[in-house]
Amino acid sequence: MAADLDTTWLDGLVGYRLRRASHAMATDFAAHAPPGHLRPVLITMLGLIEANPGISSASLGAALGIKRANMVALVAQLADDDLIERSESSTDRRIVELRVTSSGAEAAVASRALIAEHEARMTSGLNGREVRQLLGFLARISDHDDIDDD
Amino acid sequence: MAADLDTTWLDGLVGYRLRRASHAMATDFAAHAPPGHLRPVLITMLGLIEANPGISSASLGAALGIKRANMVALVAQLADDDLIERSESSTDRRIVELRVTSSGAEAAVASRALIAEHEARMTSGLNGREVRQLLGFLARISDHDDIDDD
DNA sequence: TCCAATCGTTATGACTCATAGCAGTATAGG
DNA sequence: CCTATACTGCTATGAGTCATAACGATTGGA
Repeated sequence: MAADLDTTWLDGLVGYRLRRASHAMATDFAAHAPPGHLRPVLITMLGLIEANPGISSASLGAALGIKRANMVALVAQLADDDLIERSESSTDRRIVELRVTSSGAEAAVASRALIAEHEARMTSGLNGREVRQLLGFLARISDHDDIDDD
Repeated sequence: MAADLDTTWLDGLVGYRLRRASHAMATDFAAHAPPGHLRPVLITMLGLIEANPGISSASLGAALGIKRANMVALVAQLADDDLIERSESSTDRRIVELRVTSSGAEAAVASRALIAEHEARMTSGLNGREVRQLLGFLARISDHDDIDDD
């Protein structure tokens, strides 16, 4: 398998390691989630809508770092599965207010459980303090992302 | 901008924060690299080929976590730009040995400089010890990725 | 010699992301 | 009041990152 490769340079690159770790997380979730289950993006959207009822698609996208244009299809998927409902805002006719439905709330509970197991699995090599440190480091790196929608 | 959103759940998820940080890195590199410059994937490939002359496409993919099928186009891009050369192995006719060309070596130097500036920019919020800790944490998370090519 | 494994390859589809543009609505300033 | 600007949701499109399945050629072991 030619496992004796010189990867010294790569191993010290934060960008590279970040990419690999993120990919490992995505792979693990996909491997352990029931077939046809909500993808992580949709789960986070569902959770955010539940915590912020009546949120607009734009606000949701801003919070998640997703452009308005790309939110359309994502919101549509949740709505098509009757997990959320869209209603016109009474104060601003441009805005479509998003709210979780009852089945959406159920799905959110189940998804959160899946995510919790997944997180526990992937961070089994770290203790609580280290996980908190990691989250802090990642937040400090993400701060350098200037999200100018459009 | 409705910035007062409840994101408490998301902020504690390693997978989510990992995704955001990785995305921030990619965005920053793209924003600061000269137009038409090599993408990060191709840069890492170039660096690995340079450090391991004669490496096969399969070994390269295994080291980077990229499937054989997806390596073909990537290797072709480097070869089309005359940054690497492909030669048949004398001992195993299935293998194509990869080596950097002189212009490939030059591109590697320039790219490494770009990457270094990029890394410094993104990790400016962390000190050397914290960066080392971060790399360790990420490596421990990536360990849970079982790469079964095919 | 036969069979399983490996390598490079083609093809294909799902997902993520960015850009550009459009119509309807809101809002602030003149 | 009215106009310029900005914002919302939306369509369309292309690039890039993935995974899966299959094929022919080659290698190496049973």
